[in-house]
Amino acid sequence: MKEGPDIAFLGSLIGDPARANMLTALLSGKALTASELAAEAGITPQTASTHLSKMEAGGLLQQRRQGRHRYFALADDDVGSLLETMMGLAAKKGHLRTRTGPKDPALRYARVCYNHLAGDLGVRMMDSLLAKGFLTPENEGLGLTDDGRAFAEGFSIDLEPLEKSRRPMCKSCLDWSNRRSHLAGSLGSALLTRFYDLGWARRIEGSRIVAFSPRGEKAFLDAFAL
Amino acid sequence: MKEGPDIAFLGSLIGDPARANMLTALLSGKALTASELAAEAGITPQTASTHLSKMEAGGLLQQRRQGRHRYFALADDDVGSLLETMMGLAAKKGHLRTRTGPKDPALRYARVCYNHLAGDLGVRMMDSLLAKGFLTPENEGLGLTDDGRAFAEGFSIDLEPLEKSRRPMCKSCLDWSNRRSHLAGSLGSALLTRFYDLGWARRIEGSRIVAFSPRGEKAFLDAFAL
DNA sequence: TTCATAGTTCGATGCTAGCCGAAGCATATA
DNA sequence: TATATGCTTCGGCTAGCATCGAACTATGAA
Repeated sequence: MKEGPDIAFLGSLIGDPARANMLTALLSGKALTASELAAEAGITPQTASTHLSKMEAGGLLQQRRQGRHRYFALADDDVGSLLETMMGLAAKKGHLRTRTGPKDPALRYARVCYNHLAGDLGVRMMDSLLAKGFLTPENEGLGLTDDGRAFAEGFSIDLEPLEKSRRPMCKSCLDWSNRRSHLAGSLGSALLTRFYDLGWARRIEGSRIVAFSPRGEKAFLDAFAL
Repeated sequence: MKEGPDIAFLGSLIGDPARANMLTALLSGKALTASELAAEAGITPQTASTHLSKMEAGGLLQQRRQGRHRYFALADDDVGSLLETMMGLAAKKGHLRTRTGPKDPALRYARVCYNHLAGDLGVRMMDSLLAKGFLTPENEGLGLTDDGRAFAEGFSIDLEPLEKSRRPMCKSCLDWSNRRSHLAGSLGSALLTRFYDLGWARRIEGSRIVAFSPRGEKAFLDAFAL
């Protein structure tokens, strides 16, 4: 009758404020130690430890031991994408933890979503790739067209390893600030890395903001015109 | 302390087993009454009531009063897609066990809803009346057009007493097997009575089934063509 | 009118789970 | 070795909340 309330378990896992804070912190894509996450959530290490083992057992996190540290990260892209979806719905319904802060506009403009680009620029990139026919909607997902392959390789992205991986190359991820989709998957991740390498953008320490340089921003807007 | 949407609140809302059961039931797309949802979750109506008001306040549900029933449905598509995302992430072995509408095909086809016609034929009648311009959506309700008045009177329905009554003449009523609207109100009631009088249909004792005779069914389908 | 049904509100109860202090491991450095 | 740090386990405390019985409201049926 009441066989394993799956989503209830998942919901309760995310439903605790301390755990939600940790997950949000991990959404930046960086792996963090247990102590850092405890500080992030504002709780003692003991409490954080139980939370972390619960989330790991629940499949939300993966952990890597390194010396006497334990680094935690989101288990996979799907977890990150679920968190973004929830943020989108929460924002839409007006459930905000605090009023919008000064960092808010920068966050809305460009930020990391786990390991790919989100925000206004992320959505623009997705729109541009679709408009130019580089990406195309496929059954239940996104596909890369031949033109798209050429474009990616022109960006010095080696597609071969991406295709051999079991990880989906193109996925759409709902943007919580724009209510539109942006590009996730290994290609989305590779593109963001490329932006860093090109010097177009860099991460702001301690936040999810991706800061584009003036030249980088111009290059980006040219590359992903609408 | 932290900026951004409150996913913990959303998570805790979904994180309770009883609430998750109700939400999963509603994921079928059909609107269900509070009692049905209580049975679905295996809890008493009192408990269900508090859960439902919480979920409504949290923006997950919308409710529609229908006589002494309250039909609950997911607030919008975003809620549904979030639930599906969560089900996808959770081990997907849990099968949906929604106790949906009537299993009896005859009940789905034509039955009484209090005093008016529901089921496939009820929905068809509503669709036809709207398509022909006999009924028109008004603010928060339904209105009878001049053409509609003529049609009703051609059906030997005396509109005068209906208009003098405080009871609304035209109301839309959510069909529990079709999840579409059919016609309620005093006009809906009068029409069903007229079908009985014409010998088109009769009630099956001890059930809510409305049995149309072969001739009656043909006449009905002609009268309410699409 | 009176009765029946759908649903809500109130109050009390009991269980769960988050929380922290203290102690125990584990891994580093000296 | 000794000592410090990162993290976990244990025990007990407490707050929150899901739950239900009982009473109440609202609507429909007879």
